[in-house]
Amino acid sequence: MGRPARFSTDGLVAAATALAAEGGPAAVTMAAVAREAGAPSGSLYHRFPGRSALLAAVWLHALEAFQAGCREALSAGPAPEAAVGTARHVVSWSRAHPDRARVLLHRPADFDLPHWPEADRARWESANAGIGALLARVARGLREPGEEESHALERVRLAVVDLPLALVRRHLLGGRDVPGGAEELAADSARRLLAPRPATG
Amino acid sequence: MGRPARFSTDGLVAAATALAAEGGPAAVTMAAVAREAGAPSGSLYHRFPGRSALLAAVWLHALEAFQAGCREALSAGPAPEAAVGTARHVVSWSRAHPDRARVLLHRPADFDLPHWPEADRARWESANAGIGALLARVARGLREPGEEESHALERVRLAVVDLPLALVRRHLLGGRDVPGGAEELAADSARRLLAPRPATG
DNA sequence: TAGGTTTTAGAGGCATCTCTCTAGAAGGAG
DNA sequence: CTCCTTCTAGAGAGATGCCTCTAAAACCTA
Repeated sequence: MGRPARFSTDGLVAAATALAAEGGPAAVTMAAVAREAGAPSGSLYHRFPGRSALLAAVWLHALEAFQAGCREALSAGPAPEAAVGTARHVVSWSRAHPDRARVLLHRPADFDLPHWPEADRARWESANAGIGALLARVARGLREPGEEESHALERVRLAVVDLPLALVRRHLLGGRDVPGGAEELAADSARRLLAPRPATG
Repeated sequence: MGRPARFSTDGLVAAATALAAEGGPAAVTMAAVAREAGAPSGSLYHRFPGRSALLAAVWLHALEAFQAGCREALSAGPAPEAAVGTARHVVSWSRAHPDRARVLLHRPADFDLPHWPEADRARWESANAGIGALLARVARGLREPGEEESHALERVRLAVVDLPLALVRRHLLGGRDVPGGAEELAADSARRLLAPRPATG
């Protein structure tokens, strides 16, 4: 089976993730990752065809871990509970995995998405489609009478994804941890944002 | 008074802002700014001691324009109206000045804050202190009975700054404009998040 | 042991970026 | 006109980064 590997793909991705969490995508240079992992650059290029593929691996590794819990929370129970639970999950996952959360606070374009290998772009799109479908289900369950479906989706996305991430962003990108009460603040905010509007007139 | 300038400071900052809006701080290389402005690199270094100073100018130019309207909105009327008005202002300013808004969606650290000239760092800190004081006033006006002051401040900051920016972020960083109903969605969200909790028990 | 495969190891080419430095152009003051 | 100041103009040094390429190490099979 050939010479045994000293540097696994996962180990290299972990080293790259740590660098990205601390210094953003710009800190993920091939030389820096090699130094961080104690590996020669040749080993890096043996695993990844180029820097873009490494950045894609970092991003997708973080995204798929994040979305696994989201899918579970979004599917649990009726729409209102699913929404609130997801908002809480976003915060608690970010607290449990601050490095990967810091990665996801950047744009995929910052991780060189336009130059990702075709297979990685496909993984990215299918992951997003999966979450999108689940979000749409919750949005249909929370739609107000006469509200357009796309508007309900935007409201739900704001309450369930964007707001919790905003709550977490200030702390994580400042180098600190997420404070204790953040889950409850996110859950309470989602409840308030999605509460049915009292009948007008 | 010597040879007249062909390339003004403002023009160079504008060129750098356009590059930063499109490609993030990494796209703001001295060579790229010179190319964008049609100027030789010497003219750039004549105006700015180095890249960090140019990035500081870009950031502060955007921040001070943004905060001017915020100060006005935060000072207008009693706390609840000031809060909702500020949330609305954040969105409408971002729509009116998408390039500068895109700059502010990054961290100052991404614009090399640790190496800014001393004077620029002072400008940054005083700007933030001014906004912080106004936010604190609004937070005191919205504090619930028994709530800690720092908690109220975090809630207000979330409703009035972080949430509107999150609403805008997805669109601006995706290269699109901010959609029409966003102001009202931000204002309504702020109202919901800051509404007094009905007496418990 | 011999041959084949996988992986480490790192030197070096080529590009790009920041910043310095020199030369001179373009204006005002005397 | 002459001197002085301000600014343009761009060549080039030095650093860093991406990636290629060669050589050999380490393991398996036969």
